[in-house]
Amino acid sequence: MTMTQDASGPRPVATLEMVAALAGVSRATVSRVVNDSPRVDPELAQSVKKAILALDYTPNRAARSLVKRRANSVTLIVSESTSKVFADPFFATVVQGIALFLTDTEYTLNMIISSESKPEKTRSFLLGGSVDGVLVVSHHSGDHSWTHLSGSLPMVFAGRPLVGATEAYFVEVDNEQAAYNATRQLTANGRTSVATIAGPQDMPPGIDRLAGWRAAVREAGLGEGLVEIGEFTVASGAQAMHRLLDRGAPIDAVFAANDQMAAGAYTAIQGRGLRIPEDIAVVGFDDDSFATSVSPALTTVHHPIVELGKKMAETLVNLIEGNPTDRVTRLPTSLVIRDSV
Amino acid sequence: MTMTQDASGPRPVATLEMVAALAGVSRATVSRVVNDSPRVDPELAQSVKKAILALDYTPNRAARSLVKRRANSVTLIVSESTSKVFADPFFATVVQGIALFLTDTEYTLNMIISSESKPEKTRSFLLGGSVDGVLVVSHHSGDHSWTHLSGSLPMVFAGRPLVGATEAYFVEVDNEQAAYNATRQLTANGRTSVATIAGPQDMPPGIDRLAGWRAAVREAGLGEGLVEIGEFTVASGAQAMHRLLDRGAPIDAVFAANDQMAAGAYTAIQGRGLRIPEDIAVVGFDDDSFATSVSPALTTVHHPIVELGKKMAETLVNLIEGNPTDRVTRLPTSLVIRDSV
DNA sequence: CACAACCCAGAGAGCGCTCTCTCAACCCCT
DNA sequence: AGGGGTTGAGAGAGCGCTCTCTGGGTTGTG
Repeated sequence: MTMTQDASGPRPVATLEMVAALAGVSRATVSRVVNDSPRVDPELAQSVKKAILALDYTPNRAARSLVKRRANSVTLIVSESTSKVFADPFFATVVQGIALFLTDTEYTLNMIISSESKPEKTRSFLLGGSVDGVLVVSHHSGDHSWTHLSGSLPMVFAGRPLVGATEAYFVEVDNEQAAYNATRQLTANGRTSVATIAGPQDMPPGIDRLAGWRAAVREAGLGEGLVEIGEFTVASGAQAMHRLLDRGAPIDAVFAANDQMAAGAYTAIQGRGLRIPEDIAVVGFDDDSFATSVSPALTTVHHPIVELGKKMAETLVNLIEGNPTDRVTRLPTSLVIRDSV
Repeated sequence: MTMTQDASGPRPVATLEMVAALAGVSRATVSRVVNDSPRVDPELAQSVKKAILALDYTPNRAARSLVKRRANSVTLIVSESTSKVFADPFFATVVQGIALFLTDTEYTLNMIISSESKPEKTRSFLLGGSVDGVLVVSHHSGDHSWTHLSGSLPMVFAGRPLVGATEAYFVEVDNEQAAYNATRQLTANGRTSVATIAGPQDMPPGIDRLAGWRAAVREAGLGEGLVEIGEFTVASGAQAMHRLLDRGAPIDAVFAANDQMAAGAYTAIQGRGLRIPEDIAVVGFDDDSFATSVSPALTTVHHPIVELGKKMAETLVNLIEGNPTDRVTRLPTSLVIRDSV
């Protein structure tokens, strides 16, 4: 194998024209075959296909999108700050779902990191015509600074955007229902002092999960006062748990709005010599990978993240192609029962 | 804000022609301004720029790449099996580095998941002319089934490819040196029975890290027999550690070829009532996020993964543009000393 | 002052493809 | 047997851009 990587390396590439010549037909006919139009003689089509194979022909994307005014590409926007937590399993998994779905379509997935410092650059890239639609993923953050573009370009968000939630297309996990189910598990087991470590109340997941907990404790006839707000981090979870315990009121269960905070709660609880689940049952949210490695293994809400990515991509493609599609999709979750409850 | 997301929504987009008309010059001149050619009257250029701003003009990518025979796009190939471990922080971080670098260039990042079942599809996509260069990321796996394409398309690999390592362009972490340094830390601290849990010997990182350990123990005049092979997983790390311990020979330190296996070693060691680092010192490799959350905090090798991604992208762009560039880049690592040693 | 040299702007030919329009061939019906 | 209808294939006009080539104006030189 020789390396001919210099840009001058001749890469012979077949064109429609060449195929047409070889097959002895017009360009139009080849084009019809390539886009498998029904209006073409099967026999002719055969010989065209042979020519295509012989020349190893692949349609030129640029030429095609030039005339079709469609790039067949979808762009994933990652904000610079999100990119710092690029390793966030949630994010990575969503992307996987998106890519998986798009692989079976004509669409190509682009990814850009939008620097918050020069949003203009991103904007002009998006509106430049080389992008058919936009996907925005931002986990807990309220980064939906792109919502305003959804008037000019098909856009789908992962999670309910903080602003524009009444018009934007998005797919989210049913946080409230999931939190309700999780808490339900606690009350149904006979726990009577069920606290929660909620997430920030300026983020939809934080809001919805707290609402779910509320619904469940109310339904069980319990008090709704045992709430402390954390920031979705381990440290904040530990602090919140300490605050809860410091109140002096009895607590026999806690629902943490994510696993990180649940992990923090673990250290706080066990640090005070209390046992999980005997003294306090704990339920988390996210089914992070470490949920099984903590001790006792954490009961938590599992969400279908790959599914979420797929659904986002599917919604976007529908939007682009003008097919009817639901504006909001809410994905069901499941509760994974382990040993902490 | 009204939603006009149906495909029929008129998206008025300025063309070169329109700019030319507004500025009262020819298309050629506008083109020159856009591509900031020096041969244009500054005054004229000014008025063209004003027109560009006024019309919010962005060059049409497709048209440009059609004539330039350059797509200005770079494709990241993720093999289907890799995508399962998409959440692999290594992978995610490399991608982040790549994206970060490309953001400041003219290039766009595409991502495809190549299904192993139909490699033809991927091949034709790559060779279809809409891709200027290819980036292949596969962590521990030997997935370099694309090496053969590097004759026809600029390609850069993350990590040394198993085959074609003498001609392929790649950037890797200096695994051997890093392993040497890590082990050195152990011997320098007076440990005299330094074992290793090596990675699979059919993967470059597995091979190189073992070689680094060898070099260090040899240099210290210690035996080279305390080797067990794992599979870079927690479970295999635990098993390997047990095998090591079962030998009956004294062991006062172990270098695990990655943090996952180090974590496995932790459970094995502590499960036998031995203390870390008093009885056995442990050094890992990767500086995974959980390295700080295990107890005691793990001393491990940190690699500059974002850097690796950036370097890959940089190398690829150089390759595409015909600039001179090193075929192989080896990135230095650092040892993060924590409490396990 | 004539002529060469130079510089900048415009004209125009495509890049590879799609798609409308046109036309030829053929079928069916009366 | 002739007209209308139908169907399949070709011709040709672009999509928006770049780039070579040409030409007019300006400057420099003998």
